[in-house]
Amino acid sequence: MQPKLNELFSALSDATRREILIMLLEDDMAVTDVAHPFDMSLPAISKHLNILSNAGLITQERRGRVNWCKLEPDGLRDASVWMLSFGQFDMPDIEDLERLIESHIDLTQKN
Amino acid sequence: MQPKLNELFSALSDATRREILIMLLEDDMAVTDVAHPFDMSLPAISKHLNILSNAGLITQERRGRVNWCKLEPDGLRDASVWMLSFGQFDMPDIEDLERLIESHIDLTQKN
DNA sequence: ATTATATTTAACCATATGGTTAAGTATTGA
DNA sequence: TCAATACTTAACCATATGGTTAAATATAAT
Repeated sequence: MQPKLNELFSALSDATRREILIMLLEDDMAVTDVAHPFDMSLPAISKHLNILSNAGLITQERRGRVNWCKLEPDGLRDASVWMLSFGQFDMPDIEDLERLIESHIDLTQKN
Repeated sequence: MQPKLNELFSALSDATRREILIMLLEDDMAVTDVAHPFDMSLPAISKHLNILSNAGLITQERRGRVNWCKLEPDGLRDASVWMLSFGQFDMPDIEDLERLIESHIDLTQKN
């Protein structure tokens, strides 16, 4: 069975959700802590996290009253594969990757 | 300046648009011919093509009364780079790519 | 037992999205 | 010149999306 590309790409099309993914690169986080840097209500973040979960990009594990969010490492694979199949196999320049990794500010752009 | 990731991922989140991109892998096409396989009005396809254009995934060049649509080869690069930056640099399995290339039916899934 | 914490659910709202049909605009062919 | 072709634009519609606040739920701490 194939992954849900609609949900995947749709989940990635929102800057808030991309920022959340970047935050989770560092470490697993509780919902409240995910919400903290954003100028947005907790329910709004909760919704975003559900969307990321449904897209297979994160998993949530409740321990006690805390719901721990963690990045699902393979979540992006299917989308990556789909996109690379267009590029006639030329992988993105390693320098592009390095530049992006170095400055995650660019990754979190708002539009 | 950075690419518009919102527009890019949003454009890719629709199955019709992904199908159009696959069609344009083969060859450049007129709008009417792009529309032909779809059970959808011409204006609807016209809108989809505008969305793909704005996302930088295709270009349109009008010659006479025909508007030729062509794939923009670098359009997917920025999104690819963004996504790969999450995978800790492990490129997708080459077998995944091959399997996908071989059967583009899977690429055109509806959800 | 009571209160505080962490989070979700419900109800709502404005705007965006993806489709429709009908009308408009060029360009080409007869 | 008139009609057909290849679109695009406009107006509209239903549903989806991304946000809000208020209430509900469950766990932990006092």
